[in-house]
Amino acid sequence: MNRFLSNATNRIDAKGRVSVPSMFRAVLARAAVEELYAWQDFVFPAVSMAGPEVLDRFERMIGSQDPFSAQANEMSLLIHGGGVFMKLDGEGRLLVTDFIRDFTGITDRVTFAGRGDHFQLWEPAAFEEMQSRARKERTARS
Amino acid sequence: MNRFLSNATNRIDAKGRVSVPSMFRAVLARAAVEELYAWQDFVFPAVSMAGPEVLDRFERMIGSQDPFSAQANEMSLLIHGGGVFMKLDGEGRLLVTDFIRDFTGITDRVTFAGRGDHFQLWEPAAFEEMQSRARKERTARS
DNA sequence: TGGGCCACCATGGGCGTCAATGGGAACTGC
DNA sequence: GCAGTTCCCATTGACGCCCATGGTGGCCCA
Repeated sequence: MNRFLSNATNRIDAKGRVSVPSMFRAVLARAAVEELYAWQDFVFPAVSMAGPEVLDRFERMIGSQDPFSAQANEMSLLIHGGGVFMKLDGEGRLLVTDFIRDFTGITDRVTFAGRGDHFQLWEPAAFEEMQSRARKERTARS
Repeated sequence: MNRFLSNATNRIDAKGRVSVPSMFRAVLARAAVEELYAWQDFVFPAVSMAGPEVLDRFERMIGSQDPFSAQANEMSLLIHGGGVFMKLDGEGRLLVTDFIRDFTGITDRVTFAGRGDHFQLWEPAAFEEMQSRARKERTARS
């Protein structure tokens, strides 16, 4: 499979590391991604990750806008100022930094959620709640 | 036959596996489906399964919206974050994971229900009740 | 038409492999 | 030197793959 799908919750160890689900690692390996670009989601309290090509996409989007517009300015602030590069260790784990903890509320467990072309890190309870809320709204609309 | 029809109830074994009815497996084999896309039904407490082309359909639905809108983000949360790929073992069984149990209430038996282009997994009693209720409502209208 | 044989399906369980997790030790920058 | 990291290696529990068995329904043949 070539996209990020489903969700899984893993534990953070004493050193602050957490295993990225093997399914997601397989997708990354297939795309030959070495370094992950991470940014804060624009809507939810979650940190997103993907290969560096999404950063290119974001930059092209900014480039297509008026460089002096407030919107382009804001987006650059989010994309560049709110983004970092991360690497996995030999076992496919990543360090849960304060960048991640502060924005998501994650403490000792992480829920990984696939999002198609990227995946996200959530505080488990927040993920549960957001998902059931989204489902409720969707049924209410139909 | 090329669509999912009728229903059957099978037992979950000690390892948490359950046989997919051979009738359904035949439909899958005819469509050359190797991997199943599973998602939580938007109305009933049931998990639906079908070939990956259903996911494509869902993604096209999202793709037609503004990719940065909250609504597209929410929908992706459901179909990507709330969807799973599952594989059958050599005997045509699938693992009944917590993803399925929590949402359906399934414990030791599963009712498989054909739904045309996909099929669903139900807790047997819940399926009985839903079906008889649907039947009652229908006769009340006619 | 009845009986028996056979094939297939649902189910059970063994075993090897791999992912998730834990922890030691070297390494590096402050 | 110390704290935060990175690179290994160990453990264990879950899952995938394989083979076995029993029961049932269908089919063939007498």
